[in-house]
Amino acid sequence: MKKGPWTPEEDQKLISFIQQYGHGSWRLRRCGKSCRLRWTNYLRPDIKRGKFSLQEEQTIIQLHALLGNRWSAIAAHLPKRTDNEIKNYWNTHLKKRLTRLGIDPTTHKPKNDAVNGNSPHAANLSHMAQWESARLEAEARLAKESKLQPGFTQAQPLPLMTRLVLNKITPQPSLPPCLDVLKAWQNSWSSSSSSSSKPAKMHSMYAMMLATDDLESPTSTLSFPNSSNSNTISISQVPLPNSTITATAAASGSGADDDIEPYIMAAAEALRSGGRSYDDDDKFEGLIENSEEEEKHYWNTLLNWANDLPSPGLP
DNA sequence: AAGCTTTGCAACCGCTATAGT
DNA sequence: AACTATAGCGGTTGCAAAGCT
Repeated sequence: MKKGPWTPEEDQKLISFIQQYGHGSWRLRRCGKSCRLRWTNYLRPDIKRGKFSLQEEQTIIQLHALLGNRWSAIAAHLPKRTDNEIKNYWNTHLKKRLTRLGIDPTTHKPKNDAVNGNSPHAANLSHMAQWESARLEAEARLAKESKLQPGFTQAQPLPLMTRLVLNKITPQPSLPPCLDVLKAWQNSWSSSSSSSSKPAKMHSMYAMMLATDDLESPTSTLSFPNSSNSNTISISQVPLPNSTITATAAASGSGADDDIEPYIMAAAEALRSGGRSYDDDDKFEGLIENSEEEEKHYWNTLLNWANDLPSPGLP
């Protein structure tokens, strides 16, 4: 059985074969597995090749923070990108970039004490830590929902948050579901000294997740059986994690969910539209290439958009 | 220009899950 | 129930191209 790189002739042969017989049968002189992979990762007509956009990069990083190395799950939220391509891009580009910024690409947490405010990048790293908190909260909340709602049904394909967590995060066998992430979440809140700013930062990180293009897709709807008016709600209406709401209430004396959402959406909107066009790849290519300073600027700008918004719990 | 090193990515490998017999 | 084939996944490897000395 032949191995190694595919020749153009073989590609053509494979394409012709698929055009004639579909992609259910992988019988050429190559092994079936190799043919299938070549098709799914390279020849398929609906594959987008070439440089990743800023939006795609953000999405990958955010999803990696949520899912870890679950490349197929990540790829499901990046239209026309394959898991293999995303995996390669992470390993060769994004991982290095995060490392250079002092972020552990595995845990998405700062690598040193810079969070305490002594380093020039303290704010940046602090944001990343908050991001991680949001991640843990999302995991906990959605996993909890999946547990509490056995009759959970979906009217449409589940979007980002739900699919990521409900379908992909496996409960730890030795612990009750969610206990570990809830504990981590609790620690992340209790260990910080500035309680009054927590809700705003939390909302900002949540908003960053909401701001991804993927969440704006037509399929970005959630459905819950006990939703009041309709069992399908838009992603912009996804409620904040309960503990976030509680923390906000504790800080502000108000517990209404309605107080929170405008700030989330404002932050999301600011990220989407403010200052730069994420669709214009050429415009910003230079920003994210080569220069460490430019990279820091890129990240700081992005993250500060979220942090500069007012605290919902404060006057 | 030549040789060496690094980078990027397609392809492979090994494993698990699932479907069919 | 046991076996086989296939699909899917994530980690790793190998090699061509680019970069560097």
